[in-house]
Amino acid sequence: MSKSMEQEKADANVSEELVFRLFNEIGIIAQLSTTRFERSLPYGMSRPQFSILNWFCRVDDQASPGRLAQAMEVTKGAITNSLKKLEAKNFITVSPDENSGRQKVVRLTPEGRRARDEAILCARPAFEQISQSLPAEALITLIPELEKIRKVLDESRI
Amino acid sequence: MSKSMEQEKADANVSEELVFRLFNEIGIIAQLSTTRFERSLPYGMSRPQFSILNWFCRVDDQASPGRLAQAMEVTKGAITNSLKKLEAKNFITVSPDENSGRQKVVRLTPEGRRARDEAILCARPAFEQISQSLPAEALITLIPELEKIRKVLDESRI
DNA sequence: GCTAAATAGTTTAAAGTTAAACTAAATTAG
DNA sequence: CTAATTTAGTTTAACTTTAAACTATTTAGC
Repeated sequence: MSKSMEQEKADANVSEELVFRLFNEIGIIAQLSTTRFERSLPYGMSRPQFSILNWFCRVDDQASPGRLAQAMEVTKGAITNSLKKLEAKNFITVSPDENSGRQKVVRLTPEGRRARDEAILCARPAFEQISQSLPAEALITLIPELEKIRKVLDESRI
Repeated sequence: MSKSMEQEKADANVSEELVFRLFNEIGIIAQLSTTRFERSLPYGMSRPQFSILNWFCRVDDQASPGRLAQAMEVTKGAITNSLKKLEAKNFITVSPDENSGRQKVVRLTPEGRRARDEAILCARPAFEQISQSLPAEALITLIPELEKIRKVLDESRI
């Protein structure tokens, strides 16, 4: 084995160990922050329910359940479940799609929009401390790096 | 309101928006990487099961269920469940604690250690692509930043 | 046109998680 | 020393998620 090949292999091992640590760290942070976020939410709203409301506020004002399932990265069954909860709270409406008999159209209600805005307000104190502890510049460099990682994961889905 | 107070408030909003985006990004990455990792595991091992085996290899060679629950950040009930699965696979032993009648001692078996090493090997291909796409230097600066965030979350648990 | 394949959404069963109730053992206080 | 409290682990019920089976509709192929 040539010197350079040995070096390459060593580099790969270093990188893999780092990737391992990276995802471990990310997993722990996700768990801690999700728990904290979920506890702060009003109206017995869960994180997946908030994500759906938030998606409507940020991306589009209507969508099929299937599109939401893709956007949220969960199964269609999970979306069916979440939509039922949100509909019961009058945060969304679900109606048949006029253009396709097998699809449905989900829309945000004004109550849903208010609930989402309120959720963000409620979550604020839980993260205020964090935003004070972390300099904005650090976040500004961190976020694009994470976006890059997500893209790599997303594009190479197994 | 003074000029500087306005500025402070604006900064806070910017930071909060960033923190929000940060945790959103982290949540998505955690979901994608966990799914990928879990699918690659052998012996029908789940991520929580792997985490327990891995903990024994990295931190201590024995522990009580309660200590594991704390380390894994899950409830005692969840640990009871995972330990049963691991014991059934002969990856750990669970015995009464000689020093305390209400505690138990969990230990890794040689089979458990082998299974953990094998799990890491099996997971490798799933993350090889990632470690190739991301320069090691990027990871080396990223990981300490994430560790800092975890510490802040950890120390200010609600 | 009609049949076969694909697509959208729901339902179901299995699995895993949490919170709370519960059992048993160890500490603490009086 | 005894009674009350705390602590460790298990069990249970409720809930969420996934994967797969299922229903209904649409699209493609012949």
